[in-house]
Amino acid sequence: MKDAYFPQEIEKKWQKIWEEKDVFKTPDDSDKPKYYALSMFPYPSGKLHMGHVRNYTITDVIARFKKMNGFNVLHPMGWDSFGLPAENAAMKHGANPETWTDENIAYMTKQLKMLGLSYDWDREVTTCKPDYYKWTQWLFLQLYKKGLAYKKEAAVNWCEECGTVLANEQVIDGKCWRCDHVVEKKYLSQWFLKITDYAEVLLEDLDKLTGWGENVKTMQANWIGKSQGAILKFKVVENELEVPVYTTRPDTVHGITYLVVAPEYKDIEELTTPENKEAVETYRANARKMTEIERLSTDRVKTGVPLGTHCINPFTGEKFPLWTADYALVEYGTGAVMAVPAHDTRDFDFAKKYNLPLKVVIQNPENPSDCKNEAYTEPGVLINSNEFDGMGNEEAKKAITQKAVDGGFGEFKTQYRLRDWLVSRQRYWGAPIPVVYCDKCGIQPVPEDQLPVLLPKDVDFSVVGKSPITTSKTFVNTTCPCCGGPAKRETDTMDTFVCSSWYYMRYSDAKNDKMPFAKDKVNKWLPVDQYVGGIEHAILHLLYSRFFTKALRDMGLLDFDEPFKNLLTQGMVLKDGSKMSKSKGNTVDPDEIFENYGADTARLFILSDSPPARDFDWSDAGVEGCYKFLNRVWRLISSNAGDINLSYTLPSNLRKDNDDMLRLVHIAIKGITNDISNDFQFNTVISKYRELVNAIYDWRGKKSNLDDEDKAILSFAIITLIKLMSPVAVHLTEEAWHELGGDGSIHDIKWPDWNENLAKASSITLVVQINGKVKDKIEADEALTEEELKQLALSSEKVKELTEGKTIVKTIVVPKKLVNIVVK
RNA sequence: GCCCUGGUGGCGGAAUCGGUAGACGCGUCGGACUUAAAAUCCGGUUGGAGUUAAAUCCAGUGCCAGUUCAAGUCUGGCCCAGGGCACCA
Repeated sequence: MKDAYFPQEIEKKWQKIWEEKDVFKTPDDSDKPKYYALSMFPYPSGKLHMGHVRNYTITDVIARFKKMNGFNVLHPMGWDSFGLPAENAAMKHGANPETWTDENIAYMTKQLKMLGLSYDWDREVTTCKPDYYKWTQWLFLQLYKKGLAYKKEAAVNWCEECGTVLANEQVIDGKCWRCDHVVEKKYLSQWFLKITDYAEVLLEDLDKLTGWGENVKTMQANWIGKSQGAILKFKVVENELEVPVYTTRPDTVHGITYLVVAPEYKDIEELTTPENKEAVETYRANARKMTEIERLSTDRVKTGVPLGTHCINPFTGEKFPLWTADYALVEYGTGAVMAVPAHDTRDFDFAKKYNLPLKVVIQNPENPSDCKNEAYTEPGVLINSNEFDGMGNEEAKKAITQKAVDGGFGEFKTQYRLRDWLVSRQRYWGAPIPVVYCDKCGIQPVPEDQLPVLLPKDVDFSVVGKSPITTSKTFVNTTCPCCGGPAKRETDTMDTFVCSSWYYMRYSDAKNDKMPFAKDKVNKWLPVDQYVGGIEHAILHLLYSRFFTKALRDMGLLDFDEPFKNLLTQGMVLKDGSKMSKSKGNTVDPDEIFENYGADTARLFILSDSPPARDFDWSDAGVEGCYKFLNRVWRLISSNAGDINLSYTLPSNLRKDNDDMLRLVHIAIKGITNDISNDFQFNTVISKYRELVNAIYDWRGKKSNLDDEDKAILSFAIITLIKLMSPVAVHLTEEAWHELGGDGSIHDIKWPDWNENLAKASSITLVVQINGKVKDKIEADEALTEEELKQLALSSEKVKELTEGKTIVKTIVVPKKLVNIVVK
């Protein structure tokens, strides 16, 4: 074995051997229990960044650990390869997005292999390849048949920069999630997936996800936004119309003083009197022009105009005016709001501004308020509410809604904020939506035997203001599958999140050309046992995937109802306290790290300083420290190689120093195993590697010549160290294993066991406290009884001195650990 | 405003059950080896008091209370930071 550690040399060597021997292939048929470890697949943007390195290293260590513990592990990788950057790059360089994507995939694949990741590449999935998007299209058609995919004219989010519409989930603070451009409203006919059908079950099943962090579950619950309330209907005085409102506060119904409809409310024109028409039209035109940001800004002063018409409150017979104001949202509830200024802060602000009246109907009996200065929104007791006076407001919600139900002017209603998922994109580089439009037959799904609908190659990427796909001469014109007459293809492609909503299923049966996946295979491998990825997908990808899973289950394509059993959301990789980004110039190139230190150092370091879920601050000194540590490990092995024998036999009665060493190894096995099993605390795992290495050095430093017993202990310690480190330092340990004469691969070895009796020191340190403060520490035999421990503590010189002249009130003995003497 | 997460040395962070606070590392200081440097090895490193040196003592896990023989850990009330949601009726 060489004296010095040359990572680049041994890493290249082993990567080649592993690839040739196909060691990471996962068989479908195995007696072992299955384990599915998955990283969120990357967008092939060009090069790996440190966030990828962290993500894939975490999952790789988990996969290897599980494999060593007797599982048949599925650990695949693929490419989320449709999307705008490829198209933008194509426009810029006049190339084809496919070429750009293929080149990036090739480069990044090379990098992944350099990192020593244990992927089964035979299961690779690439979403932009026809053998994959054929099945994305097929799944879309199944959703269409089930009524879960539909087309409608709607106000949609439009990003001018990207030249396409966006899903609600992709609008962050009124801006595009990708380019930060301000999002506008447009009215377009677009394809939607009916995720709202699953709102309730998506919310309910969050409880089943015990392996998910509370933060992600809360974010999803908030996004789904369930609320319980009532629909109340109000008759219009001036005509026959009715205005229904959704409210969570039916208890305040006697306090209504006006009613607001959204500027886009469907009946608004009929609700406007001729005298008010002009003002209302102007107001609506302004609202239309406003961006999402302007409109949703909470510090904006509320505005509105009266419509001139009135409604009757069926509970009081009172007549109140109708207004339109943009604080009412057409997409939520009924698009109309009953306004109770005394008990709602928004209504209060609006009423103040326009001098609308205010009526108090809920009071805190202890501390009544007239609501002149602010709305009273806390619980209370009803007043000015006829037969409901004196009732608690929670009880009144039910009673009042019931009265509306009985009277035929209302109903109980559960409302969700979740909207349907807009999946149309006016872009080229995506899976074409497989439908055609026929003048005679209308919307026609493409027959399944005609899939995939291939992306055309004859497109002009230099066009502005429309999707490049529309420039194809061969794509658009087709024949109707129904009547055979001329028809036009849908030119919209699917949101890439559709592709990524099922890729983890495809890995179970990646080469199937008859189906997206065979049912028995998907049921065998799924759900994913451990999913690892960034928190930025807390809503988007994870919610869509949950929806897909449930929809596909209801179609009978699979038998589970949640895709990801355990979710680890890894923290960001920072440099100097802020997120690595090209614009800040604080990125670290993985290639440079591989070249200068090797992949094992990169893997060790990225796991070392922070627990996986927390942000990780990259430091050059830290990398250096990990590199030095691996050198130290290497020297420990190489300098002792001559004394290490793989077939050592440990004698049963060891000398004290050897017994202590033996115990330290068992303590390390136990600690490391538990740290990995318990939330993958790799940072403490690595601390324990260091402790063990330090201990072996210490032990070795005290010996000049080794006898047989010493050699056996040394062999046990070092071989165990190699096994324990093998999931992290994958190349170094493999090389060492072979240099020491090991057969096969270290990565096929069984994970070491520990003996509970040996995984602790041979004696205990008894902590002696007086009044809860540590005063002495005594080495003691662990077999001592409580009484003996007590006597031992009392016999301490220190204790005698400090208790002199005082009364011992009480003595607490914690077996094997501590004695606390309480004195006065 | 609502929700989630977190707050421990100069820094990253340890600390199954309430039982030795600060593991391990980074940084730093000192020493060994060397003509010298690098590399490597050994040792110190929460703050304060104390001492030639030690022993030793006191304080200490965001703040204030509480429970307990014993609190970083449990309870109540706050403060701060990060993230998410937000005119959702």
